[in-house]
Amino acid sequence: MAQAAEILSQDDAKAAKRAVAAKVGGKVVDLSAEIDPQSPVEPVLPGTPEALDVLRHSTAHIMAEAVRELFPGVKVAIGPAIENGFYYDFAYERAFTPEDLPAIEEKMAQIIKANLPFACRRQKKSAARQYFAEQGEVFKVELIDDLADDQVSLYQQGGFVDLCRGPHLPSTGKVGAFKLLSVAGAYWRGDEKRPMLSRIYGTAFFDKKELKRHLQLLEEAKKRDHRKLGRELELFSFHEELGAGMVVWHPRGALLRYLIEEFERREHLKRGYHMVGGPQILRREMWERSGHFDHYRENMYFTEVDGNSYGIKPMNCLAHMLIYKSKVRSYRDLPLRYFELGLVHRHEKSGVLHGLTRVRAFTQDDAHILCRPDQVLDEIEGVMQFVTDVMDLFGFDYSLELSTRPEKSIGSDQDWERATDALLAALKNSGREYDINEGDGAFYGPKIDVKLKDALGRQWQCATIQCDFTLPDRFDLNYISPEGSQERPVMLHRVILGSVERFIGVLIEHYAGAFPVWLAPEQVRVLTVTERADEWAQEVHALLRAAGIRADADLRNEKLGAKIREAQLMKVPYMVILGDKEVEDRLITARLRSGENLDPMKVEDFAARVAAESQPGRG
RNA sequence: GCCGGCGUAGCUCAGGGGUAGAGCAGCUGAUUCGUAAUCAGCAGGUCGUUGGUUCAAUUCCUACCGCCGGCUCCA
Repeated sequence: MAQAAEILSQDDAKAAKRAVAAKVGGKVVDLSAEIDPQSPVEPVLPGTPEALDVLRHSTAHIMAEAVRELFPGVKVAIGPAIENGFYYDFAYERAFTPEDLPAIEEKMAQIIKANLPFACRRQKKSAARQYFAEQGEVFKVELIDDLADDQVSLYQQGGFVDLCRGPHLPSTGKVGAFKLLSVAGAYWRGDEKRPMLSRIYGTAFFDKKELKRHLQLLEEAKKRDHRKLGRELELFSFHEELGAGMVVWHPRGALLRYLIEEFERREHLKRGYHMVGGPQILRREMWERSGHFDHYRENMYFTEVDGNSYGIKPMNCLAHMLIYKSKVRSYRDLPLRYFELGLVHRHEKSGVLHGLTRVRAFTQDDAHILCRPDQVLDEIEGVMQFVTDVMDLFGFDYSLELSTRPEKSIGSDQDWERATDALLAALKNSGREYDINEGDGAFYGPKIDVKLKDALGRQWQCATIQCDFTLPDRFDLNYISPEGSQERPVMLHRVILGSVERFIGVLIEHYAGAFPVWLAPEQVRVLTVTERADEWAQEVHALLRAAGIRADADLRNEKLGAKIREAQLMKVPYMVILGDKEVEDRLITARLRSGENLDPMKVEDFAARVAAESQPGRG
């Protein structure tokens, strides 16, 4: 056996010196790890994702040591590296606050400066358990009890010993730059029945420049925040007196919605969907029959009318089922695709509400596809193609996830298996990568989720395709087979954008508020240099409007620079500038949002250009 | 729902046990001006809501409402 570092330095002394860890058979290990001298070893060098993970995880240990020194009696839980940094969870007599962070950072800087080695030792489980029990580290004891191996590894730097799988940096001095970012409450093991711990988030890099760039990125993301842009661009608002999680759409935002919804209606009709609609409240008995009353009641609003209890719909499926049931269906009629832009209400927990992306009333671009079992795969693939077409048009990257049967569910094992297999086959045929979330499906069936990223890197679910063999059963849906027998159709629930509200939130951040011409609520603003151009401006304005272009005019007695600034701040794609020259030649001068000016042209030519760019995906 | 932070004018924010201030926006007037802010004047607030402590609360405390960062959950 030999140390990984020694083997590395035989191969390439220079690289070995820079290495922060080693990779043996695809597994990242400590440089000090004892390995078989015959096995191929690669250095893990700064600049790679693996190195960053090791660095950040090690920084979490350093933070834990600092916190232990500063706050005697604190208990440590877990401290992993995460996508953009790390965190560590603590239990203390009080929660940590942002004011605690500078002192912790200072102590961490001392530990880093001391360049303490991270030492690993393997120990019997029982000995480690006793050690942590004596320290009162109840969380570590619980972790040890859950480990299968008889041996556990402990890491020590300075006076801090932590139960940890590793690997770590060779020493604390390798941490080039770090910053503690925020504090938050987090349940032990994510379980709300277990103690609330105090979590500290931070990030770390190998050098200061990278840290600075990352912090700048966070600043940039804040500027794109749809909640801020939504107010500045006068798209929507929220009101304490109206209720949390309820969106109020202002003219510009409502217009944006209209454009997206019109786009959706056209795209659905193109693909053989029928538009349908149902009421906002349905009698409670319907929800009992569907299973929502048993499984989804805590998220529903109820109201009482004339002694009857009604549930405000949290989903649109029930009316669609009644449409299906309204007459006898033949196998020849299937698939039937019912589409509705349905407003649903869900009572989400107060703490999860978030701008447009998490609200209590939202509009789903919802459809229910009723088909024969032999059509399921084709239908799923058709929906996935629909998703791809739409996401490409908006320029979104997305990830796919398959969610399987949860503990609390209805339906037979066989149905679940069949549905899960169909989704899996569609995923495989798509050729895209996907993750599997065991037990994360809906109570009535498995599903494929499509997730988009917002400006801050948070992922939001948009499209989802869910198999459901339970509702057709509960509502006794049938079709007549070629043999004349009654058969059960399969139902797919699916959304493409998910919620129009959420999608708009993500869209605002994606475009940083500068919508392409086809989505811009105000496509053109006509600006006058002096009032001598007013008459021509009104004429141009009317011509553009008549051509179907969303144009406004700014004839105020302001300097041109001020008018341009305001149009620019509202991110209007085209400004039409009219002064004495344009009045005389009966032309217009267009200025783009980028600052570029087009040569003077005829109004008709300009209108044709904007109209062409008003096609979805064109501008 | 839970933990922590926050709530002062339309917006961004200052202030602080003796009942409030700035910039921008708004209004009025002057200015007629060519590519990101013309100048001047005026007006604007039950200091989130509700109890309590106090001679006195916007300021301190309680509860509620809402927002922000997370946990958890989901479109």
